Amino acid sequence: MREEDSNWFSRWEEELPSPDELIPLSQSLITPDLALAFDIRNPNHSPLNHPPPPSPSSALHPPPPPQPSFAEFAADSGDLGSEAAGDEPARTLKRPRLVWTPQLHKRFVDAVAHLGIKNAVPKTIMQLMSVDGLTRENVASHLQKYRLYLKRMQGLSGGANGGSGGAGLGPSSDPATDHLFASSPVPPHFLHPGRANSDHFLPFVPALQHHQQQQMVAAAVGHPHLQSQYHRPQMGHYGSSPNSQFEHPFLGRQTQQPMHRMGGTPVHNQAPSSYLEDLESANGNGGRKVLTLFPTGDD
DNA sequence: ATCATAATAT
DNA sequence: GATATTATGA
Repeated sequence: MREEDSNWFSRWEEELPSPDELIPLSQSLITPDLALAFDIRNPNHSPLNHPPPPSPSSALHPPPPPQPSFAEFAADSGDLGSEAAGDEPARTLKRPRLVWTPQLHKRFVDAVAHLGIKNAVPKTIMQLMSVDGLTRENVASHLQKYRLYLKRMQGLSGGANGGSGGAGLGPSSDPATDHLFASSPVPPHFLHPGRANSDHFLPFVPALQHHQQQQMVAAAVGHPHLQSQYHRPQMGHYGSSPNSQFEHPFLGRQTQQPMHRMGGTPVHNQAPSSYLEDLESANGNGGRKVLTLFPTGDD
């Protein structure tokens, strides 16, 4: 894991805004750990996505000056520094908006699928997902939108076509209608009301925690644009395409993406057919993983 | 639990 | 300024 540490670290450095952007102001006021622990954040910016904290390793690996951790944090937290003690952040903690990453959504869909539509209610879904920090409200909200999406799909696939010039394409996703949902395959029985929906399959068994996922989900809360950094390497090019159109099972692949030759290092993209999958199947263990929204100090 | 609407982020 | 996504209230 040392390698990973150094890896992200180097990248972390690269992503730094710029020396000019750094405002030393807050650093003296609040330590990163503290800020993280207390979930101190600005409405617009969220520090929750803290990258792997290098603190422990510093002893072993004399790292280059690690200070910029809150470059972004400090960048706009002017009010924090200047306000002083008008309020107690710790008391009035509001969670950052939950960002539903494809992985998270995948898990969501998975849970719903296994539960069956009948039992697929926010509470149960939340429980099965076993995502620490995830609230019932979060799931409920998402579920609402997801149902809307399913309904839309049923309408398009099952019955009268709107008559739009669209060819016989499967139930596609409008760009504006759903970005996230297109990324995860919808279990068939969802679209087939009246068909036997089985409460079969395994009940998820909440179990061990994996650091990687913790990081992932943690990153999912807060900065979406930063979030992309975490996704890209994991799922390759599927994650965020400017086109917003992920892969379509029904449509043949249009063309290979024109790749830029990077300085004499031709990249062999030889896994174009793999769906994004990170959760569930990759589990050698029979148990279930627990995602967590917040970095547990002891992981 | 679900739906509608407001708030917020992009 | 518009759109998309999530949170909150009914």
